[in-house]
Amino acid sequence: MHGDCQVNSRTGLSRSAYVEAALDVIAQVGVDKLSMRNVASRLNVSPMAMYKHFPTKDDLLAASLEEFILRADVVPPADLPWEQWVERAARGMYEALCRELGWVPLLGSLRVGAQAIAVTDAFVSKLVEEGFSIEQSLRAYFALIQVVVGAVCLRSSIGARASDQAGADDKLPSSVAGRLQTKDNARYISLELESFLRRDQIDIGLPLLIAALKSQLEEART
Amino acid sequence: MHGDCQVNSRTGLSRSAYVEAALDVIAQVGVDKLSMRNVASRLNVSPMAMYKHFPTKDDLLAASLEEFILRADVVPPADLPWEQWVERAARGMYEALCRELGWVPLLGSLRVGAQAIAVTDAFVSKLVEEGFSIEQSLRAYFALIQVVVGAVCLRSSIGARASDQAGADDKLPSSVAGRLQTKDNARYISLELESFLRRDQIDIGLPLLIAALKSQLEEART
DNA sequence: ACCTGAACACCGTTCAAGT
DNA sequence: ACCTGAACACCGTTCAAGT
Repeated sequence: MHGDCQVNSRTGLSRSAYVEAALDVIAQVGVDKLSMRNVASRLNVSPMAMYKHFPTKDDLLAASLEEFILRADVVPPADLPWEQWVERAARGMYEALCRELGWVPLLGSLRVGAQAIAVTDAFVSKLVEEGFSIEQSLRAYFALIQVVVGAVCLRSSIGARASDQAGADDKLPSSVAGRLQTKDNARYISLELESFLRRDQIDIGLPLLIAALKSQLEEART
Repeated sequence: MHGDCQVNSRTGLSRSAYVEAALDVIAQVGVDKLSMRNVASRLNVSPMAMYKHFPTKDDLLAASLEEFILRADVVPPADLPWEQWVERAARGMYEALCRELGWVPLLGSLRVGAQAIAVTDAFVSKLVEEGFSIEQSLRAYFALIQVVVGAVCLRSSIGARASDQAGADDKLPSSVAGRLQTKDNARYISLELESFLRRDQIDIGLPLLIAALKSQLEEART
């Protein structure tokens, strides 16, 4: 991005070439299967050559996540009203992470970089322009990230459940239904829970968050 | 829990003994450093002995997470008003996970078990008793999980950042402040953001969620 | 200076062999 | 039946040796 295209004379590889290769590996086999060795072999270099650019596998991953965020392009156009702007931003993040679920486990352990900051920046600026206080805007941003990350986590665990057990997935609903009295309610709850598990997770938390923000803004204005 | 204490005649070990040992290892070195080999060596058994009880490392982890949830004891007393009940449940989950941050990466990839279902059950029952619809209660539960998981994720990534760079952590605020005009605002924003990063993450998303639930219930009642 | 190959200390898991 | 040891195919990372 900020032009670090210094090509090494012996290998012909820049730092960004490694990131590119890492993203290729991730796209093909997933973040979890990425290794120093398979990134290096894709570039026909010794694994150790990378350690000059990335002292640790985590550094390579952090750099790759940065590029991933940049390419996800989650910042909506500036002219949208804030409710839509926030919704689009959240869905953009959610969809990007769903495309590459392997990132989710790493979100808590990798350093935040310039691209993550740029998104924070855009979000806070937008809400401040719309009349929210800085404190409210930051709170909204963190809450949004929480909902997005949590939604992706849930989605990926539901995915794991679905692919594991084929026909045995009525275990979960029936248990919940059991404790909730009266026979006629029970089947209804089962169906309801099943539908919740199948639903796009971002549709669950995000509307609640936006509703809360709306009423917060109204309070501040009166 | 449901009494599977069949002690093996040769090793003297039950399934739950392995889970116990796994939890010990987790407490001492963290979930990420748990391996079949170190659990087995703690019990003076060959690593392969475990594969009879747990066909896969993930199965051992799933069983350990079950026990972890059971011991976290996140279900509050039934007589609390729902706002407090929900708040206590959320904080219980948040604190348990913060004590053992290593679980967070796994939450999305491990199968949900009986203990996780028991918590869902308790939550939905409580809200239904308080006048929410089943659909609302399930939505609230999923949203709560999202906030808790997201909050723990954020907390653990902030922790990583803080321990990495000692004095260089004004990079992040200054960048955000940069794009947000006027010199006198900038320093204020920096301070504000820093304080947000230091704050307990659950305090950020949870109040918004509870506010949204409150107004939802009021709407339904009028 | 920068890259390499060999090596170290680990993994999860398979499998034939033991009792 | 159930446990074992050796082995396979991987890891991240270190380090002395090459150019």
